[in-house]
Amino acid sequence: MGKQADISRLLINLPLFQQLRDDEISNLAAGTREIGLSKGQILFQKGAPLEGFYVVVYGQMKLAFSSLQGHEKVVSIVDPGHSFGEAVMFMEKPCPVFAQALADTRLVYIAKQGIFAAIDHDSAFARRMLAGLSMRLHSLIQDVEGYSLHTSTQRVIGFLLQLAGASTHHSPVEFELPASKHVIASRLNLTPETLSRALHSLSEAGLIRVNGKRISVLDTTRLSQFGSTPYPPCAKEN
Amino acid sequence: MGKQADISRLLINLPLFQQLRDDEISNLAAGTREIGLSKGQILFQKGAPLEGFYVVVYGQMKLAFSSLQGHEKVVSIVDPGHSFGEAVMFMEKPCPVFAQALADTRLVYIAKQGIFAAIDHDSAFARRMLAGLSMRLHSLIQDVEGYSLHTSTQRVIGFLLQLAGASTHHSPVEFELPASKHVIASRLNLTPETLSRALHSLSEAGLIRVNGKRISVLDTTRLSQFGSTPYPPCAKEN
DNA sequence: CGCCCGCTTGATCGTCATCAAGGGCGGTGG
DNA sequence: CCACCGCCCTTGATGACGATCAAGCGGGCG
Repeated sequence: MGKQADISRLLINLPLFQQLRDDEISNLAAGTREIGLSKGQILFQKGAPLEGFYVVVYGQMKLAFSSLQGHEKVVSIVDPGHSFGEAVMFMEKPCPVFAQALADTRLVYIAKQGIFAAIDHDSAFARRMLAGLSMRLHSLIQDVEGYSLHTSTQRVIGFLLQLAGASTHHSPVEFELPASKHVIASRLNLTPETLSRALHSLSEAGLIRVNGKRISVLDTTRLSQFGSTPYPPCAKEN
Repeated sequence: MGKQADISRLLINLPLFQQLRDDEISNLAAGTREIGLSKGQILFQKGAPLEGFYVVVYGQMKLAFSSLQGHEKVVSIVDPGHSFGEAVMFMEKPCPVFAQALADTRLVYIAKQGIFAAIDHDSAFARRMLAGLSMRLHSLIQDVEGYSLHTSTQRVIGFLLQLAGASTHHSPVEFELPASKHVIASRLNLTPETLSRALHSLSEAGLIRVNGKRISVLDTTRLSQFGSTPYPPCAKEN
């Protein structure tokens, strides 16, 4: 049906599926369905088993877990064109996080059977899948590195540089924060208050300029070195 | 030659290679070499590109990164029968961590060409590879969860329970710490001092007994609840 | 025997979370 | 058009947890 044709067109444009043959694509599309979520809606809870994975068409998803005390920690923000849930699909275990829409969002769900078939037919696809998971692992390790041996401000800097790097790199680089500060703070494992203070101090140091969620990075190189001095940074004293 | 035959025997016993045909195994073995490391020796530095991955035959490896200030953080401890470096092999990126032997260690290095061939011939192998990476991802996410929303003592408890769970589960469970306290502390993202104090307080609470690196967990259930909230979370809906 | 190393114990300090107000902005309704 | 309210963000004050600094201890080994 027409809906499936739409989905096929979507899938074709994903890097992951780039080199699949048409029949493999339609095979895949056969095991898919579209899902609409309104802002705040929960797709699945922590502990759910996944029989497939999801691609974001438009909108924005967050993956997070919450502590017994009700606090929650955002692990990942998933933007259009990206996917989530593959790893859980491949191991037969409950999902370690829950998924919630940060905005009205449209997803495509892809059942694992189609993926497994594609793996069987096309080893290059399997390799792309492996490379994709490896990239996830890599960025997760970078997160761990950040939590372990960077201060809060350094994590904020790293985050800003990452965003800045994504856009064209002539100074000053300007961009918009990809989510509310509350969500970003959680993603960086700090409180909104601390994020606010960090942005403020970077701002005062003349390294960035903040206007709502619009950020201008004035000096990327100096920003990347902030706080890495052998001597304690002579922060402005009270 | 005989050496390769030895390696073949080793590889056959790895879960990952369990169902490969003999010729695939020998194919694999052709792209391998053995590596001996003495305690403290570094296998590769952070930033190195990997053209294959490693399996620990005996001894013990640690994967870690170090901050500019010289502090280091252990990401993973790899025991005999386990492997590391696959993820880096699949993406073409520099390795985010360095690898060092914690004891005199023997490794088998497996070149990626053999792995890629196995993926091409045997899609079940590809799936096992995917499942393996997924498991890594899963445990890394659990680490992140630990760092984010558990206190130091809770992380220690989690670690102990994991070790206890690995052995037979009649109380009291007794086992030996898998590495020096210094290394374990780093693995848990805390200082040796803090680890020492945490073990001490658990000991005083009558939950465990410590004698050097021998640990007895006296009451697993009570241990697992230590420090959790007196009040259940008042989950707020929608 | 004495030294070194891994671990423990104690005292202090810094960073960041927490608690508590206050401001800005958009939406809604008068 | 303005008043009001809610939400998000900011700003300030305080406190707790864990890192750091500094000894002390025991045990293995040259």
